[in-house]
Amino acid sequence: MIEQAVERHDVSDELIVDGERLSLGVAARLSRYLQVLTQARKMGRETISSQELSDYTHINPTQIRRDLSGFGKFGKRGVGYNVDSLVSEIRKILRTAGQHNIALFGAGNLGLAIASSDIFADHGFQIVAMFDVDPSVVGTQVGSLAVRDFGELGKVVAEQEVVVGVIAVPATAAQAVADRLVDAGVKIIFNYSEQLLQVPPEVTVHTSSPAVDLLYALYFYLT
Amino acid sequence: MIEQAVERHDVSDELIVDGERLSLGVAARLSRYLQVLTQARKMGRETISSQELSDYTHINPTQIRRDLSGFGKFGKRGVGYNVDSLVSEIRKILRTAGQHNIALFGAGNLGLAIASSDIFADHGFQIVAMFDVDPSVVGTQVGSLAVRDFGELGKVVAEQEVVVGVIAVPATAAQAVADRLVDAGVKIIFNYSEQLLQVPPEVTVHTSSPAVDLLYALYFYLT
DNA sequence: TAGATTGTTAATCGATTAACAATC
DNA sequence: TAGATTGTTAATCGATTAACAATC
Repeated sequence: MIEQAVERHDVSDELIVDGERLSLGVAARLSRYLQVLTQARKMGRETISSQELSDYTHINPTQIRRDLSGFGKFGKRGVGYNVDSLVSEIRKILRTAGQHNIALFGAGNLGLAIASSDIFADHGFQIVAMFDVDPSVVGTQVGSLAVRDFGELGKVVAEQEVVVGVIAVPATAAQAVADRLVDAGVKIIFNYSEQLLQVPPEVTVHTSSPAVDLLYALYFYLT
Repeated sequence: MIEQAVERHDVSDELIVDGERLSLGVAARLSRYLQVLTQARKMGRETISSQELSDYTHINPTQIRRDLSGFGKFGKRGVGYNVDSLVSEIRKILRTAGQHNIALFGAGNLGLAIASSDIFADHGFQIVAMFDVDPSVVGTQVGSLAVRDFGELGKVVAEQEVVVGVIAVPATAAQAVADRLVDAGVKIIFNYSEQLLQVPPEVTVHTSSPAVDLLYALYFYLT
């Protein structure tokens, strides 16, 4: 009780020093807090408690406080966290305060749904190009973007500094798009198709699988 | 080395006995394996190794073998796991071998994209009803389903034994749909809008947040 | 046999939780 | 002051990883 941890320097006490990479778990959780905070701000919320963050993220409130307190004392006891300032603190920690350009593949229902959503824009991702193979769709306007032909992929990626490729094409066409993205030097692929994509190890694929979450939710409902 | 664990019965050795609930983590991981296996089967794969499952799920191969070996010896050394039989084993473990009915709200781009996807059907979820508020859309045919008016929600949920409500409406309309689902007794809500939904504690909300994964991927790309 | 991959152990690391003093 | 909620500790639990014998 009296023993002071002045000299001690456990790794587990290090928390996150500048220049150190966050652990996978911490980065994932901070991203989720940011998502909720961004939406809470839209809804006009000024403060939020760790309990409320927990309700929305299903992450334990103690862990949320712990994650945040590793970087500073952002909260106010008895009140909670200021939404605005916590958004900017987390953005600083995740170093995603800037703008990043993404390209969207597929101008079908899913592609159009993504293009018209705020979800990427809210987090600093700007869709700078949209592609499709269908000649009857190429050239049409979607919001402020003209749908382009796949042939322009390499040029657009280079000119617009695209860092993420979002695949919203049918499963049968997804691997071909991924191959082209890899050739163009894109290192992050976001896959909304069901296709299992083959890519070199330096490229990260994130496959969005809503049915997985559903299976999981159902298990706890049934048992 | 010689010591045999005959009498020992650590909790950590219990693994999962019948009738016991899986831990959150195990259930989530098994669901992900199932997603990959289902797709691998579609692609005509007969066997798959823990290493390949790891490539697709980003889950450590040792942990995959560990998770599976808790329920039986499903693999063949030097070969891997039989895709077909592993799919049925995991379905048994997750008790999701049956069919479950879901209702879809919103017949916009996102709703249409979901309705035309195989992803839910592949895992035994059947979309039995589709709803929209727009009178010009109500009554139109989407695949084998007629778009219905929200007023029929309660009746349809009861008659068709709907266990999951999928929300694919604009953020501003999402809470109203959630309220109606709660009134109708639905306990699992799948939220594709950005809205933070308020529901009673016995209802589970899963919000799909693609931008979260993107932030997370970007962090490791930038650092 | 040779190569590959499982099943399993053991050691470590990180997540989870309860509890509570500090303090707004 | 009274109530609420953070920041932090300590204890436990589960995840991660390396390693390797077993065996297909």
